[in-house]
Order: sequence, then structure tokens, then C-alpha cells
Amino acid sequence: MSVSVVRDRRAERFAATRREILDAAWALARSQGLVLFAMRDLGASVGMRAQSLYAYFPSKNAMYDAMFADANRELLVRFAAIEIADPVAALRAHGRAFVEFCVQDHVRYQLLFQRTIPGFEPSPESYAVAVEVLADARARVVACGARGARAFDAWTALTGGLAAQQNANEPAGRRWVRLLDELVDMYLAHFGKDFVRRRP
Amino acid sequence: MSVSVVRDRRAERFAATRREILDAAWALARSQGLVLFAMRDLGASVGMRAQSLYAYFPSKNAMYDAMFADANRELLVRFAAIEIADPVAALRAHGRAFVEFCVQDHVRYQLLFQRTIPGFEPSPESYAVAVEVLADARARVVACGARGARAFDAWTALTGGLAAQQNANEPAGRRWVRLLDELVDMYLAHFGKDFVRRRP
DNA sequence: GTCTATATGTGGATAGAC
DNA sequence: GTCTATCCACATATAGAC
Repeated sequence: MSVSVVRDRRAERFAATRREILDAAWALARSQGLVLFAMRDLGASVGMRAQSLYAYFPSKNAMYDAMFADANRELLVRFAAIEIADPVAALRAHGRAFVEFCVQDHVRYQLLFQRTIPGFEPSPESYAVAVEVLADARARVVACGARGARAFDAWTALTGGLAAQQNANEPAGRRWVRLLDELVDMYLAHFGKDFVRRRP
Repeated sequence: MSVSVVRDRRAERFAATRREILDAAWALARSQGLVLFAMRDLGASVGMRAQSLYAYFPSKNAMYDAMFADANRELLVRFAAIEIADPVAALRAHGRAFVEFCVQDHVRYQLLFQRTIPGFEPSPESYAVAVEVLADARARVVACGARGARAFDAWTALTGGLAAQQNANEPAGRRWVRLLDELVDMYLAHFGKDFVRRRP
């Protein structure tokens, strides 16, 4: 019994240090860039030598992977916090939550939705979280009567397009973010359940 | 007179070698990655040592800059090739040309529309070509009666979103590209000159 | 213009002592 | 778990031979 207690304490310490390293990595990535931040600097920011970090993460890519899962989990939490009965209002809130999430942290956006890091592929476990994120969005879209793969792909193109343009052309601005409500109207007018084709 | 002829021949040779290096850089970037490709390998692929490349480009970033201008000029050429009288049909063709351009070459897309390369900023001369590209798109949109900054930003979000989703989630696929025509309909129904607001 | 040679500084990563 | 020592790959730069 006492043996397992000792093991738990060690595991807790290990997990806590890992968490601390991850937080420092996010901060460093924000200031130095996702690809450019150096393991030497990361080590220094948590009071270690760079080589010691490899006791917690086998490679820099493994750190990216943990950050990837991290950010996707945060997005899931935000989606889960939306408790709105009306499907259209809920979809609107969902879209806003997504775009805000993307725009709040450019580095996080790059890691999750762009292929910025050469050679990085999320592990199956981390990717599973990203799949949950997608499933969440799909449910919101379907609840508004927009069914089918095309309707959902159009939704991700719309919200993803706003985030992409905002981040690429005016980071930390609101120019594209502001368009969300109007584009949701446009989207639902076309793909929503009371959609009426306008062209002959 | 004869002196200037000699100079011209040298300049031509120089420009041709530069062109050859650029083409090799594109090829190498496609196989090794935009950031990862090594100057040593680039030199090898044109029969030089890496150091000799610096006679043609003062730095790797200068190469990126030349590639940036290169790709934007290619996009301008494709836009200029669209000679369609009907504004809506022309906009449709324009959007298709843009999305196809983005999807055909992921590396080119990264260089032009994502902030993939740490520290790279296009020079004013290269950026000017990108501004022309935008002006071209704006004219097509306005010709369809979609006026104002919001309408144009919505257009870039729409087409950019399709390209972004396609490249990020299914490179070399057609899943989002296929949606273009339908989304153009949706866009024009909302932003076009015969736009009728649907919501009360 | 291209080469060899050489040097500095930056990175990620590993081996082995403690 | 953290350290020292070490390695390899890369960008950048200079000097001088041909």
C-alpha cells in the first residue's frame, strides 16, 4: 500500500512539471513563434537545461502533440459551455465561440488548423479530441436543419474562412470577426430547413 | 556599343540562372517543405555548392520574396485570362481560378496566404503584386453589385475558407472545392445587387 | 562566377555520469 | 531527474584560389 502511495506522489510531481513545461511552451511560442521557440529557452524558463526536458517529452514534436490535444480540449470546454435552447441562437453562439477561439491566439490557431510545423502530425489520441470538436459543430449545424455533408463542409469553410482571413491579414483585429452574424444569416437562408432555392 | 552587348549577355545569363534556381527551389520546397528545404540540397539540385547561391540571392528570405512575387504574378495571369462578359459568370470563374490556384500547390498557398515562414515579410515591391491581386478580385465582386468593404471581405472569407479547409483537411482532394458554385449562389443571393433581406 | 576552406551561431537530440 | 559533454544539421559569412 505505502509503495503505491509513493508512486502516486511521483506521478503527480511528474504530471505537474509536465503541465508547467507545457504552459511555458505556450507562452514562449506566443512570443518567439511556434516553430522558432528553442528548447534551450524553454528549459531556461522552467529552470532546467534543455536536455532535461526530454525526460518529460521525448521530442519537440511530442510537445506539439500535447499542446494540440490541450487546445482542442479547451475548445470542447467552450462549446460545452453553450447552453441555449434555440438551435439557431445556439449555432450563432457556437460559431462565435469558434472564431473568437481562433482569433484570440494566433499560435494556437496555427497549431490546430494550419500545417505550420514541418513533419508534425497529431497522434491518434490527440486527433480523437479534434474529431470530437468536429462532431460537436456538426450537431449544432444539423439542429438547424442544415443536413448533409455539403452543408456541414460549407459551415466549416465559412467559419474557418473568417478566422483564416482575420489571422492572416489583420491579426488581433475584428474586421472579419464582425461579419459572423451576417454570414450565419446568409448560411441559414441557404442551408437551413426553410431554405428556398432562388435561382431557376 | 560592344561593351553594352557583353553586359547584356551577362545579365541574361545571370537572370536565367536565377530563374533556374527559383524553379529548383519550388520543386524542393514541394518535396521537403517550404521551411525545411536546405540550401545545400538546393545548390546540389542546380549543380552548385550552397555558398554559390548567395551570388544570386543575398539570403534565403530573399528567395522567398522572389517566390512570393513569382506566385502572385502567376495568379494575376490567370485572372487576366478570364474574358467573360457576364459579371456573375466572370465572378464564378474568378473564384474558381483562385481556389484551384490555392489547391494545386500547397506550398505556394502557404507562402502566399499563411504566415508559415518565421520572420518572412514580403518586400514592398513583391507586396505590390499581391495588392494588385486583391484589386482584381474586388473589381469582379463590385461588378456583380456587391458593394462595400463588408461584401468584399465576405467574399475573401468565402473563397479563402474553401481553400483553407481543402488544404488543411484533404490536400489534393476536391471536397470543399466542389462547393464553390453553390456558395457563390449563396453569396450573390445575399450580397448581390438583387439582394432581398429575408429576416424580419 | 564558382570553388575550397574556414568560422560562428543557432537549433534538436543522445549518451552516460551522478 | 538533472546534469555535462558531445554530435549533427543548418544558415550565414569571409577570404582567397582559379
